[in-house]
Amino acid sequence: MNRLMKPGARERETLLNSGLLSALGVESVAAMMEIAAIGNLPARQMLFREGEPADMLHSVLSGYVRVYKLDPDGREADVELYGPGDLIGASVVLDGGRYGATAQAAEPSLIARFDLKRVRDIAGRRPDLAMALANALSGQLARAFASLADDRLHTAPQRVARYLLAQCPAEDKATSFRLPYQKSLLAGKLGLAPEALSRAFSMLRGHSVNVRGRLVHIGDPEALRRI
Amino acid sequence: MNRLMKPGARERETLLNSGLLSALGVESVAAMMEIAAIGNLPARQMLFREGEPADMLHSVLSGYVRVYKLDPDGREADVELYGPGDLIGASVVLDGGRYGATAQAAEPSLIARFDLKRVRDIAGRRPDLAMALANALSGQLARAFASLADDRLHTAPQRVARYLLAQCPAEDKATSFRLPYQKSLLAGKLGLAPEALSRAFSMLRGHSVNVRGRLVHIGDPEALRRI
DNA sequence: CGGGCTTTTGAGGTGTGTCAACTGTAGTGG
DNA sequence: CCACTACAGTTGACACACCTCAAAAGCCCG
Repeated sequence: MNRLMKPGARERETLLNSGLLSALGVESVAAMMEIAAIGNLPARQMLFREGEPADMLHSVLSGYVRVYKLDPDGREADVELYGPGDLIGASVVLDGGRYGATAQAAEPSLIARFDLKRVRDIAGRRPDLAMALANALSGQLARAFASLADDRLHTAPQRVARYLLAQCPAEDKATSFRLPYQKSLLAGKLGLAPEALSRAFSMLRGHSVNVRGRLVHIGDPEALRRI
Repeated sequence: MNRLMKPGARERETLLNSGLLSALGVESVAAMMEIAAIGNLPARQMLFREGEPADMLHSVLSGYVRVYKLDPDGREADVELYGPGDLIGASVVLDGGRYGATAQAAEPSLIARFDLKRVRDIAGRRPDLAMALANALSGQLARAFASLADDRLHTAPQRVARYLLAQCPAEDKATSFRLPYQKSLLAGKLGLAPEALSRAFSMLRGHSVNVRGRLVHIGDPEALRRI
């Protein structure tokens, strides 16, 4: 990782609002800030690889990190996509094991790293940190379960529709928004080949969805829900 | 749940060896034992349903519990299968939320339940419990990731082969063993329709695998690995 | 021996991955 | 500013893996 450094004022601010640190007491926050290292990742850089000994905990400050698993013959399957504020769940290995997947910056990103041994140490003394970890993991497990079920129950257009609805405000009225990352990333997140995502979008065109570049317009959320 | 009761000697013993309690200090074990309730579930009984307020933590003492998600039109997708010693991850909701899936006993089972509020309370004071929870969740997240990737990368015969290999002792020699549950359960766990599992087994018959009822014989593990 | 359940086998439909070619877009350098 | 390149996205053709439905066969337990 390029230019490892202590967190500055800007980074401390972002860290404070991240999922992991936002629920901690002041002493725990201070202890974690103490051991935090900030790094700037260029796009496509690896954070860690499947099988390596796990010695670091990672949290995304800005950008996106893609976590995927590899096939013997080199094919990749995305398993989770982390954005600003997210703790990278695959890097939480609390009993000194190995990373179970590979993490790669999907775009230029700012990452906070914590030495795992020291995190374990602090968490062993401060229950609020241990609970924050458990909370983060519990949420991620729920998301992983949702992905699994979604994969097995819904077709590509349905998964895309559900994703779009999740980005909409709750009310049932027309909305526009920008996709937060490129479509190939979204395809991977939804467990689709990029071509399948493209076809899903063009099928949804008949159901009040309009896509141009990263701009999405949804005319009738209720119609989407019925796909 | 039928016949809720305090844990007896036999149940305490089993609980002590369970994933959650085995790593705790004596005081935490005592505190958890204090609030444990044991219940006997007949096959097909629900432990909790998707969307219900989450107020209990569950751990399997014997038998198997299937956790699945439901489609609007009633189709089910299995998301995890828990056996003896397992903490039911979907029941770990630490911020007073709702269950994200449904849990059902796959066969007559013995279950330990803990009041979630009290668990949170204890974990807030005792870091070893909070860490044990985080550890359990981290392991389950890794398994969920593995399932996701497996679904997306491998065909049905490959997934079955990998499952069988995981049941084998590490050495590369012929082995026999019994499937721990019925095939329809295994199919669900692997994300397959029962018919697909059956077909996968008959395809593997040509690769040194022999199945009769729940008895599996594997002639050449190395050959399986090459599927 | 009969009922119910689980598993197997068969036939047909379809969703999605793969490969390939084409289009669009963005960024680079003359 | 315009060509040029590189990459992202689209579209089409095809294969095949898996789901669905249906029916037969096997198994367990009364």
